[in-house]
Amino acid sequence: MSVASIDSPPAASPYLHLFRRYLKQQGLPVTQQREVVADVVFSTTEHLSVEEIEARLKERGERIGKATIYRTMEILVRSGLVEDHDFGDGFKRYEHLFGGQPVHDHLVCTHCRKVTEFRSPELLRIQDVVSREHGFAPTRHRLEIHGLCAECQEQGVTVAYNGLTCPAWDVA
Amino acid sequence: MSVASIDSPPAASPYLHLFRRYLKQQGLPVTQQREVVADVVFSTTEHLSVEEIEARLKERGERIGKATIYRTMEILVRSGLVEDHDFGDGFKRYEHLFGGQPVHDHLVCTHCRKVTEFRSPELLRIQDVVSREHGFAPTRHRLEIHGLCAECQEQGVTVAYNGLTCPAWDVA
DNA sequence: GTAATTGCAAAGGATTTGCAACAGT
DNA sequence: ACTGTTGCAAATCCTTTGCAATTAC
Repeated sequence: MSVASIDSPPAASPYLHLFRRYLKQQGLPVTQQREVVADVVFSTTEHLSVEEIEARLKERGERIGKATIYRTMEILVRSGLVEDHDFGDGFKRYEHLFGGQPVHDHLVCTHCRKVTEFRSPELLRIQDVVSREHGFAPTRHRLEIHGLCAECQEQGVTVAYNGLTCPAWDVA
Repeated sequence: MSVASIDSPPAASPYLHLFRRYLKQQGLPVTQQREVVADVVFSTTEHLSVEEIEARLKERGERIGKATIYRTMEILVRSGLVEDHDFGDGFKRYEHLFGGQPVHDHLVCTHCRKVTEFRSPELLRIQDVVSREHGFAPTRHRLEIHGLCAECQEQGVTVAYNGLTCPAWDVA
C-alpha cells in the first residue's frame, strides 16, 4: 500500500481527455459531474448499470443525482466512446470501448448473469454478406449467446425446459 | 368478398391447437381470452407489441384487459411457441416461430424501424465454436444488425454521426 | 364445487422531464 | 452576463400485482 496513494489525484482515466475533447467539440460545458461520471465508467471493464455507477460515485464520496448520470451516459453513448447494452436484466448497462477487443460480442449466462466477451472476425463477414444481400447499410451489430457458463454447469445447474414436450412438427 | 366469411368462425390459426395442448399438458385452463390472444399472435408474422396486440383485439371486437395479454404472453413464451425481442424501442415485441425460418436473426433499420429477418447457418457454427472455446452451453442466441434499410437509403436518409470526429487512435 | 383466471385499478421500477438554483465559458 | 447544467421531485412509460367477481374443469 503506497503512501503516495493517500493524497494523489483520483487517478483520472487516460481516456477522459477524449470525452473532454468531445464536449468542447460540441460546445458543451465540461462540468465536474460529467468528468467524474465518465471517469467511473472508464475505470472499469465491467458493464455497469446506472445504479452501479451511482454506487461507485458514492464510494468516491461524490454525490451526484441520478438524472445527471442518465444525462451524461446519453452524451457518452452519442460520443461513440461508450456503448449501451440490454442483457435482459431490466436496465441498460454501459461499457466503454477501451477494455478489450474493439469489436466484440457477449456470452450471457442465464443463471448467474455473468457476461463474457468474445471476438469473432467471421461474424463481421457474415454481417457484410447478409447486409449486401438485403441492400442494407450496417452501422453496428449486437450478438448475444445465452446459455449456461462453465462454472454454473460444474455446479450442476441445468436449464428447466418448460416448453412443449413434443414440438411443432406434428402440426396436423 | 365471399359470403361465407360473414359468419364463418374467426379462422383460427393452425397453430392454436399446439397452444391448447401446452395448456392442458401444464394443467392450465384453456380460456377464451388465452385462445384469442394466441390467435392474434399466430395470425401475423409481424413482431407485435402488447399494445399492438391489444389494438388488434379491439378490431376483432374483443375486449381483453392488458394484464391478461401480458400474462398470456408469458405463457406463450414459456411454451416455446413464441419468442420475445427487445429491438430497443421501449417495449417487448413478440413473434411466433411458424413465420419463416425456424431460426433466424434480424436486420433493424435505425431510421424507419423496419425489421427484416435473415438466416445464417454459419452463425450457428460460430455459436458452437465460440461456446466450446469457453465451455459455455448455449441455449439460444440473438443477433441484430443495425443500420439503414434499402428503402431509407434510396430516400436519401443518412445517419448523422455525432461521435468524435477524430476517434480513439490518438490516446496520447 | 374448487381452483385458477380475469379485469380493473393501484403499485412498481427504470428512465425522463420541469424548474429554480447554480456552474462553466 | 449568458447559456447550459444540476438536482430534486414529480411525471412518464411499460409492466406487474392485489383482489373481488367470474369461468374452466
